[in-house]
Amino acid sequence: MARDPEGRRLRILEAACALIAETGVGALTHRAVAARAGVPVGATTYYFATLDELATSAIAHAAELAAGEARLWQEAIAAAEDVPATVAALIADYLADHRPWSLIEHELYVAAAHRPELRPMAIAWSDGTTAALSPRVGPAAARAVTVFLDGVMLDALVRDAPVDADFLARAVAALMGLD
Amino acid sequence: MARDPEGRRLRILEAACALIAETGVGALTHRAVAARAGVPVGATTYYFATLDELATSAIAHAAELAAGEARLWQEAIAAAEDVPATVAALIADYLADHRPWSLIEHELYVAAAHRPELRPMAIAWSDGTTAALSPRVGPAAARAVTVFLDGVMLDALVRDAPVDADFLARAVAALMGLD
DNA sequence: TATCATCTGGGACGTTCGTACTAGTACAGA
DNA sequence: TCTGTACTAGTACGAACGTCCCAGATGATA
Repeated sequence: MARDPEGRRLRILEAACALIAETGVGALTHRAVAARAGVPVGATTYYFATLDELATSAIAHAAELAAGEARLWQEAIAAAEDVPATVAALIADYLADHRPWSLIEHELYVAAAHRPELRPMAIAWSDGTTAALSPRVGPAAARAVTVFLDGVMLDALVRDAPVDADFLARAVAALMGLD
Repeated sequence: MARDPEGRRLRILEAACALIAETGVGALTHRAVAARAGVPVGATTYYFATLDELATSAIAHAAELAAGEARLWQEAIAAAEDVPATVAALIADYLADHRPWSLIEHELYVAAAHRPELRPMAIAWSDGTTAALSPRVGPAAARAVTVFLDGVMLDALVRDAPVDADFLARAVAALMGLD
């Protein structure tokens, strides 16, 4: 096989992310990841010494991508005329285009509840959203909106339904008055 | 051993609930539940044919207890003078006294995202909160507050910190204006 | 008291898992 | 060109798992 260590590592991470989104972090196995990435089992243990490290690295990989997205949000919100409507649109798009990220985010949240070593990563993910909002809506409101949006995403995952953008915009607008 | 089939079944369910809260539904095993409940492995498979059935039954058991709690909430909110403050107090108490329920609730939400057969239970759990709120705040606001509170609980689990009751009351008050 | 379905306690089987290991291959630097 | 490190591919092994099974104990019913 053609040599491409970095690419291989990345393929393994992406396979792991896809599996976490599909079946949950608890169902992750070396073999499933290897099969998904199209590499032998030995490859996943070569690049990630333990299953735990593989899972954590995969979540960190997703968190990095999401952090990039959060920076785009910050720009969009900073430039927005109608902040609530913009936020609502961003969330709707996020859930439509990046459902796996959202799934991994909540897998991370729940896993962090009983695995303290994951908490910094979970808190950082959450804080990314707050940071995107803060410049326009004040710190307390930004926190409230962040928490609300996490609830919205969780609700959307459970109900597997698109969010109501108007409802969302009105709720965000209401929370923005907090500061 | 003294005969008490119903008690035994309940002990197994409670052990399973405790384990789900502690380590997540993905880490549940017949053997761990049996050890926790103080019964042989055969007992858990006797009362619950498959591990899946055991996990689902345990979540359903927790959901039932939570539904009872939701009815108490409804009464408390119906009788409240200051609804936002009451809701904030209820949530704070809930997180302090019933952290396991809250953990199981979110385990359920995330599991429901990739296991459609769990969705009715997850939706019912969420709707319980909405129903407790609806009589006092309109339907849209009740939904918004429910979603917000789920976000708050998730955030509290991740940060392992008590919620700020004042912040919470103000956010709830803001969302109550939605209808 | 005799009977029988229900429940108990524990062990057995086959599968899947994490991880370690080995032999071979490719490529960068001497 | 030679050499050693980094990587590949596949196998092996012990542990833990879900589930099945059965011999014995129990208690309601006849």
